[in-house]
Amino acid sequence: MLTERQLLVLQVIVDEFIHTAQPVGSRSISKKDEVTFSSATIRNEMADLEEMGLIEKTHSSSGRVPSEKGYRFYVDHLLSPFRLSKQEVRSIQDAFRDQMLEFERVVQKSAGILSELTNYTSIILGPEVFDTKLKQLQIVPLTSQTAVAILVTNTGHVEHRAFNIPVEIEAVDLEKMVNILNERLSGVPLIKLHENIFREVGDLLKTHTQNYEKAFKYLQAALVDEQPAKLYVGGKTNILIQPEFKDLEKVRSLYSMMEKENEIAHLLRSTHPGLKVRIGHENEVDAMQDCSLITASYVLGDDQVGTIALLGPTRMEYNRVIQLMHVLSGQMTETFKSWYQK
Amino acid sequence: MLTERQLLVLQVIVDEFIHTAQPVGSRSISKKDEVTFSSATIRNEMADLEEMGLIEKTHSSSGRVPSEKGYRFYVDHLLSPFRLSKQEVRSIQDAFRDQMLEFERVVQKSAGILSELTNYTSIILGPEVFDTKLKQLQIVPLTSQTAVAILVTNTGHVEHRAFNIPVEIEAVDLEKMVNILNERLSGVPLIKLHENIFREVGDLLKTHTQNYEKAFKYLQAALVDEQPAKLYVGGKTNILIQPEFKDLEKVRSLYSMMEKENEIAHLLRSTHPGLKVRIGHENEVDAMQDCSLITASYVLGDDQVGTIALLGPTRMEYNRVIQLMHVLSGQMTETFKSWYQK
DNA sequence: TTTAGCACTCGTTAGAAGAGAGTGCTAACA
DNA sequence: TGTTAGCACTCTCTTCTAACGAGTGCTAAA
Repeated sequence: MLTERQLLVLQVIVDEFIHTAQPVGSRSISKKDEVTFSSATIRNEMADLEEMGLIEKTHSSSGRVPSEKGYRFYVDHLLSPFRLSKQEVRSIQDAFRDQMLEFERVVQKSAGILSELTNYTSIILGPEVFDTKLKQLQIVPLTSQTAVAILVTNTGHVEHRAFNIPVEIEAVDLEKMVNILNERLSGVPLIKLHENIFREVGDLLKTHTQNYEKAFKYLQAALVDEQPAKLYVGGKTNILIQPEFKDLEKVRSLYSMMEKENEIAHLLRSTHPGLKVRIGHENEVDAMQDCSLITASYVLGDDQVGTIALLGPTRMEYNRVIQLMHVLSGQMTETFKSWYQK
Repeated sequence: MLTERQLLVLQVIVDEFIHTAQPVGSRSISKKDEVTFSSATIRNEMADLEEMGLIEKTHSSSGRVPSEKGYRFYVDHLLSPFRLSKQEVRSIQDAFRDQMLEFERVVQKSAGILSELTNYTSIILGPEVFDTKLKQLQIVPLTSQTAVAILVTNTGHVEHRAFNIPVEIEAVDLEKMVNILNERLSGVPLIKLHENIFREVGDLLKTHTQNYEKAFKYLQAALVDEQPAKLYVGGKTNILIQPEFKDLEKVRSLYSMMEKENEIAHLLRSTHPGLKVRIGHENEVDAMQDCSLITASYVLGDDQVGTIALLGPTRMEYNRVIQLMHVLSGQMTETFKSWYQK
């Protein structure tokens, strides 16, 4: 168990290092107002803290730097009740002031704000697909051979896909098919579309349309494709500001990891609702082992949950950032709620 | 006018520098098989070339490096009839082999291939909007208060936008309106939608719907919004490989410029059809003054033109890259043509 | 006209010296 | 017994110097 004094020393070290990115020496700690004891005492305490694995040296005669364990402790026990400046809260609220009624817009803007306010990189992930339900299906013929299938969800999300119409299929049949599908499948969760589409409407369709098999196969392929998760990223270049990313190789590996949208989506999905902080090696991904990832969830509609995330160096302003994410995710949830409350 | 020998020397310098990124000395030139004269002779020629502004030194006793003017000359006059390896052509063709029938997919994949084959960053811009014509308009109600407006173009492009339905507007009216709009506006180029939507249908709508003014205002705002140009970017991290981007500040300014999609779109738009090379300061944008940008056009449908671009250091493999872009833009045009030929 | 030779330039690298920041330990102090 | 002043020691970082080498420009000879 840590003594009061050790807690204080650890707190000062982390706070200091977060702002300066430089190892913190005993003398600079003793100069702090809230510290009343001498640098020698602090050195003793630091030796203990180091033994416990909460801080480390960069070399034998350097100041101390928080270890990952140290950050973890800090996040778990030392977050002071931090108050966001009115300005910060305002700038979030202002952004939501003007009526935005498109999911994409809200999210895009949120990502922008978050990265701007923090100088880290923000990533927002849309709600999980299996909660979304089919609202309407639509086929728009383009030429005699091609058409666009459009799928609208109850969340206002629109998915579309162009496809080829095989010669042996009549446009009329397609139309019939769509009508039937609409009638039967409206309200079905997207993720169940794949099974339902067969079970429920197979027979019905067969009796009504010619060349059912083939037409259906096409339609299905066009619609029930795995939809790549949509990510909204803000402030990608902010990473480059951080001194820990002077090393181009690190930047490179981080950026190429961010290009793999699926992986990231998966990473963010796995979060339970609420706020979670992953520090350094707590992230499974190699490229992120010098980073911390903070995730929070927002609610869309009834019980669809999406994720907002913030990626920065382990030396992150946890205090402020966590508050910000609370406010933002709350604001997003609020906004979305107003869409559905009737 | 340059002598044969000067041409040869310049060519060797550029070729060499493109591969090594190191200043080229007279001795290393004289070692080349195709060079039959001594290093002293070369030094004389180099002095002349430098006087003409085609090459420069990095410091008083260094080897030579092509100047921008030198690259320009090289691109204009010294591109040897380069042959792509069969492998390269194959990998492009292979990618187009499987039937892709969605514009986005083809483009996305093309961008991927191009960046992979070149190790530079590829940017593809969709066709200009004003050539695209409205195919169908659709309104899908979500709740009593919200709906999604969907717009399909003749190219299979789908644009959508959620909007709020003011209480004083009836769903029936909206539907009527959409029907009328569809009837009258199908086939109208998108860019004219804004004017036509007023002129042609204003009167008609007034007589048929209640609360026309307001409903219409909403619909219009929902649809005729300036649509942000869609960019498809591949190999963003490739820039980081290039030795000229060891400087983080450069990387940063380049990346933040790439985040301004509108600017880039504008940049690429302004290209006349055909292939164009912009070297260093020939690019107006500040962040790109150490880069070369090669643009080529592809054709979609009747006469819609889109742009594919490649961004790399001025020290670019012009020869190979230009060939690649020819093949790729051709292949894209080919593919799109097959969609519309009936 | 071409080329061999040579002095000269300048960037790069390695090593040495010194400064500075910070530590651990010891001994004195309250 | 906990705290602190003092001091030797460690390690990094910066600066300076010297040596090296790649490459040039110029001169003179072939």
